[in-house]
Amino acid sequence: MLIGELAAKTGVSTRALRHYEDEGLLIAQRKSNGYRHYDESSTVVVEQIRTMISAGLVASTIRRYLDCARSGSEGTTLDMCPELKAELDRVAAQLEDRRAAIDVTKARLDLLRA
Amino acid sequence: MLIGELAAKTGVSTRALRHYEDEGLLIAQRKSNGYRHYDESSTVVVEQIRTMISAGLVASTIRRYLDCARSGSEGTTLDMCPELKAELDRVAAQLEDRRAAIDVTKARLDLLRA
DNA sequence: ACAACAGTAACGTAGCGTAAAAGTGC
DNA sequence: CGCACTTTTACGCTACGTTACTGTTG
Repeated sequence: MLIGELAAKTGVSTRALRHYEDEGLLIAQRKSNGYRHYDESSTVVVEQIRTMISAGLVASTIRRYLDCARSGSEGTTLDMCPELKAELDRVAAQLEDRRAAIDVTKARLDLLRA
Repeated sequence: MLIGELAAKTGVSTRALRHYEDEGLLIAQRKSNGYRHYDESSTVVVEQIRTMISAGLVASTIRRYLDCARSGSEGTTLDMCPELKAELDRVAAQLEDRRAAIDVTKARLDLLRA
């Protein structure tokens, strides 16, 4: 399918899909006219990417995760990529830091509002 | 005083001070050699800017309401005109949204990690 | 020819960090 | 002279949104 159809199926903008390709997350075949061509499995990959982005992972981390999944073919788990697991632990810690920072910010704002 | 001295006094980097000037938040006189020249009151203004930034306000908002800021013994407070109060309420709501988003993100990440 | 779709290129975003290259002052 | 400080200019970061302009298909 073409990029517009994949966008419609996944609910992700064409701009975002091209961005994922720029980042090496979602590879597409090219037709003779230069148009990107995706197969059905791309919808799954897009969903994985969206899930990981919504989990706070940055592109470079997602790329490694997808590489890990590809190399392990089927039934791959995080245990097969130990450094990736460590990365996720760091991201989790960062998220907690950011939440704490927001709480501090909110408290300061409330002081100004009082 | 020159920018380096103001930076040392306030603990804010020279890059940040120049950035505040670019944003129209902190205006400096210029000496004949082009160097920025600040007077003592600038230290107070910098503290007000830092307080508002740490409260989650963006530059455009600070620019509009910086002259509402007052600094006393208990820190910086704001003179509450109604539109400023409405603005701060919006910022507070945004902060709560962001914190909720982070909580969701954290939950998704924890699912990936499990 | 036209509408609908595809392509690439590139600026904008918030708040600075971080060089880079060059002038000023003691 | 050299060192410390100043200046302006501009890329980097994050994940796309948003033009802007052009080529392809039906």
